[in-house]
Amino acid sequence: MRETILEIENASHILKLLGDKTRLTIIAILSKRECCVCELLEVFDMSQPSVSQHLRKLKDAGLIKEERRGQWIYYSLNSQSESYDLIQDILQHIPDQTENIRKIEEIKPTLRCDC
Amino acid sequence: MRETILEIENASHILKLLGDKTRLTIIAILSKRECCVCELLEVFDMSQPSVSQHLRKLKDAGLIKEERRGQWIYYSLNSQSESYDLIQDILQHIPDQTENIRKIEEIKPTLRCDC
DNA sequence: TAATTATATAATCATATACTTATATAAAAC
DNA sequence: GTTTTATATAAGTATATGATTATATAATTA
Repeated sequence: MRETILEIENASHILKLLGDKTRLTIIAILSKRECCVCELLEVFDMSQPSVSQHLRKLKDAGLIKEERRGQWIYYSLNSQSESYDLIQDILQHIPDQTENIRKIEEIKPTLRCDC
Repeated sequence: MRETILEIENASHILKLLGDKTRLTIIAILSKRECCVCELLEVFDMSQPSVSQHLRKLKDAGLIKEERRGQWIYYSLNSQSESYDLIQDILQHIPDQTENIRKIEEIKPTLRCDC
């Protein structure tokens, strides 16, 4: 597959969302691993509401989905999105996120529980 | 090839530039055909300075190049850009621009010379 | 049920963005 | 050399964006 054609307005909207360093990194991380907000907070030097607002924009566009599990809300890439193919193609061109994922897994904020 | 990895800041900057309907359309058109400003003006419902300013941003980022030929300055995609592969991958997901190119070629502003 | 934890939302604000009109520059035509 | 044509640049402006702090909500724990 990997060939879904999007309307130009739709495509530019997706690209604008990915045109922010924080959101692009979030998408890259979520493409490898579902995360809750407090896990993503380990990666970014910004407030919790900022991260939540970025996630909201990505969710509003259908790029990610959320699933509550207890007190945590886990975010993951929405593979059903019509933009999924475009995103996969873009992700091929950015650095892998193993270092950021290491940060998350090293600290395990969902066990520590004081984010 | 088609696998150039860009720094995350660099990639997000390129995506932000393409995250505008006008600029994304310009890039799609230029990927098929070099154009001068007065040709692109046939496609967009906006002022000449607006189109020029979009072209300037794309040029500043190295995505396009310009070549003066007489009174016209022709813009084209810069295949030497390190973002070229990313752009090609993105262009696969947006509609082809034959209708817009038809508009340009039908009116031939460089012959009419009153843009 | 009260306190804690995780997350979302609201309000605010400074900066960025995308347009406009006015003007400058540079080549072509007269 | 003056006028026209093509394009760029400058200045101004309204709106969008991305952050912050403060507060609300919802689940968990004590």
